[in-house]
Amino acid sequence: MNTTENQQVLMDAALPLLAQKGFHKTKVSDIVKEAGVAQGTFYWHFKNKEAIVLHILKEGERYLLNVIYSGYRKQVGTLSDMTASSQDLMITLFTYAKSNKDYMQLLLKTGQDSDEKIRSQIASTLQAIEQAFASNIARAQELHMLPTTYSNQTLAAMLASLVFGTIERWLFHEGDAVTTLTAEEVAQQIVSFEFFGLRGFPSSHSH
Amino acid sequence: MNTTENQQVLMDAALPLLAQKGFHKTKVSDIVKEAGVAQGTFYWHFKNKEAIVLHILKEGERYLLNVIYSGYRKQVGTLSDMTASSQDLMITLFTYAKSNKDYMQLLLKTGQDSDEKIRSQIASTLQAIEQAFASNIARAQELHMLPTTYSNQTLAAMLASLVFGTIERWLFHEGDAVTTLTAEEVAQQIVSFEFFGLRGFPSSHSH
Amino acid sequence: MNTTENQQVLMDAALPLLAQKGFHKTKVSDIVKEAGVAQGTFYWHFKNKEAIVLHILKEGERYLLNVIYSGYRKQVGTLSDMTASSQDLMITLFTYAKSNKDYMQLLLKTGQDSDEKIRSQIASTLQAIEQAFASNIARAQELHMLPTTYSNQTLAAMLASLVFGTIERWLFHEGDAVTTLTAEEVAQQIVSFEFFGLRGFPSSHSH
Amino acid sequence: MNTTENQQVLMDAALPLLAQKGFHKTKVSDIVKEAGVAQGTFYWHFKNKEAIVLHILKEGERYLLNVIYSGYRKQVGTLSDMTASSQDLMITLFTYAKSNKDYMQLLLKTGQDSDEKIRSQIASTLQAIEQAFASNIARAQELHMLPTTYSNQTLAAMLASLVFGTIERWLFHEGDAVTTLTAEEVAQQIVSFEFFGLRGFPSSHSH
DNA sequence: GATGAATGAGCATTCATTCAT
DNA sequence: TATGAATGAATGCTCATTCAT
Repeated sequence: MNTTENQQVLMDAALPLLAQKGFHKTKVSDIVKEAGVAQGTFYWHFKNKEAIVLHILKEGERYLLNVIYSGYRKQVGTLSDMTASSQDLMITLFTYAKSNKDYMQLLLKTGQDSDEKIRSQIASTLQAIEQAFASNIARAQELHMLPTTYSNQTLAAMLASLVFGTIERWLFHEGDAVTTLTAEEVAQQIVSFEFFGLRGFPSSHSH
Repeated sequence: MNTTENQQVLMDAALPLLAQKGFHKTKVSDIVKEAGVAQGTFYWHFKNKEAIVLHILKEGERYLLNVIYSGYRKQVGTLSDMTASSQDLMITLFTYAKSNKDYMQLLLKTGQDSDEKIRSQIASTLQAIEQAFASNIARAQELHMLPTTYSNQTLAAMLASLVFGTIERWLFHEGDAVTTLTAEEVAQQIVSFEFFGLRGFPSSHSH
Repeated sequence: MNTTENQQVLMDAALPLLAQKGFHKTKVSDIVKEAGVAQGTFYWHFKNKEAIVLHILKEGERYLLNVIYSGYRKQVGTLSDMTASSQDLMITLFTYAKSNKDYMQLLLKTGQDSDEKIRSQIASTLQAIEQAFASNIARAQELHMLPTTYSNQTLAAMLASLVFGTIERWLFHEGDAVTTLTAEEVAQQIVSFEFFGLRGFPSSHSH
Repeated sequence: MNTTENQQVLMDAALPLLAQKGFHKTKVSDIVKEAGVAQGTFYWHFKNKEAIVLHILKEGERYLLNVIYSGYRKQVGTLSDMTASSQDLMITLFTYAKSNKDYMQLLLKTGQDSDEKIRSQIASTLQAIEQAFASNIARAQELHMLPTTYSNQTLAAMLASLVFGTIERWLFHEGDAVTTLTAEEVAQQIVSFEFFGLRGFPSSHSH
């Protein structure tokens, strides 16, 4: 077995454990047992327990940001374009989230208990996404497709809250209504809320 | 000092520590040092470390749910009534959140690392609020003030995401744009998003 | 068992182990096993392994310096007074050393392997003794009982070398000729060397 | 690179590390890093960590004993011859010590923490020197140049204490008065003490 | 009710040594 | 000869919990 292999084997073993049990409750001995290597091997590849988490988070960030950035390419001219573009992004994002549940759990459900560096890395990933949202909103505001009543930063904060919170509920709140929806369905409902709030798409409701 | 006093002293000492450091990194010895009592005293008042957290969370839940429930009393007849009512609630909620930062941090930033019972208690508090949102949306749907395209549960999930996520950013994400807003301002922006999405209040934007 | 008791029990158990095996090879588990207490008890009384050694060394220093200082009280007027006074001191010192073999071993045979703080504490104890020698020599020089050809500091360094080295050989070099001598005998020979070098007391040798 | 080269490279890398940090605190990984070879290479050349130290010590012993033995060649007829001869030896010895500080540090400051075999090898080197002293003293006693009041073994022990202790202070006790002296100066003062004790050369002091 | 000394299971990390290539 | 990844026993230290006083 060469270096790269075991490093990856360890990361693959660690991710589900970290996602489900959290940082402190995941023991290095659990990880190596799951990975099928000796305890010392862990420390050949990673400086300490914190390091493997950071490694996993940074790798995950690369993929995730790629998903986000590639989702925002389209030119938008009308409100309809915008919602369509947003919906594409959301479908991609939710699809990615579903097939990377463990990473998303690490990202969204790591609390104060973890080390500063880990919290900081997570915050930075989430910030990057929120910033992508903010840029997109800013562009739409420049094109006069969205009002400038509220700053794009504030709107992005709310949008990020909406998106991350919904992903969390969709993927992890067993028993909730949302958990039964497909990625396409959540995406559609998110976009409806994103642009029209609780009242939804104008066409879908007369008042 | 009598029982009740020290029990409260311990809880008062524990809350900020738990909020800032999380469950595992808060040692019982930290709590008693801060409270100024002996280690043994802790175990006279609480079965174990988990117990004090549950106690704090349950006490906090009583106050918080009271805030939520009392905010939803008004009868609403028009969209305008609804947004006004919602805005009242949000102001109350954000005001409460701001003056109970530690408790909110415990509620919103406790991750997978904590014990099952603690996560469960937190989930249940958040569920109760989400359920209040759901009931309110259902009432509005019955009165035909909101479309029924999407289930009230799903809408409530999204609303809860929006509200909790925004509180988190507002209170804890130092450096973010939102953190500079007053409770009233966040409330207003939340309600705008709640009912009209990114596009905001109809009057504020013509397209 | 009260605090003081166990703290002392641990120190009493640790000293012989540390003296014979050295710092690294003495395991905390060895100490507590010998002391008959739990591993945690050790850490209640001492911050870490280094701490107990420092504690032992400081306690030992108190006694040892007391022996040295109380040995230097006499007024000396003649060379004969001086050698008699020195011999008294040496007898006391060697007697103390013999009945505190473990402490002396810690003091004289702790090498580079120990922590900086420990080496520093040991150096400081030995320095104190060497300084006492230096003061005494200085006084004798002022009284013109010893030449000032060489600085009292240098002479003290050589005297300290002679004394500590001889103690080491006397107590720990099994098989050596010196080990068979009594405290009085070593003291006498040391003093002879101290004042007359290899040639010994003038009366004992004509050339 | 051939065997011999790397073996020497490893020893050259190890000596300063062992001297300064001691046996336990010098890691094999430190040595190979310093030597610029792989960890496995170390174990091709040396059975284990102990082995390299023994190798270094034995090599050092060869040189050192050579210095000592070659210093004792002169025929001595008078006291003046003896002190001159001794001074030659001391100058050689102190000069050697100064240019082999690391080896001397290993020899003089290795404590109980090291392995038995290492301590034993060191003891044997020091013994050899002490024995050389003893032989020399014995010869002088036979020639009636030194009294036989005390056994040559005991006198050698004291002389060895004086010499080794002074070397230690001269080379390693930074801040001490002795450290500022040249090899010639220490040698002179040592010889003065060796033959006349604290009172020094007869010519230098009248009383 | 309160104290604080004592307990001991638990865990991260280190490092000498091995061995397949 | 040389490499460096892999091994796993060893150990210092933490901290929730207990309990005699």
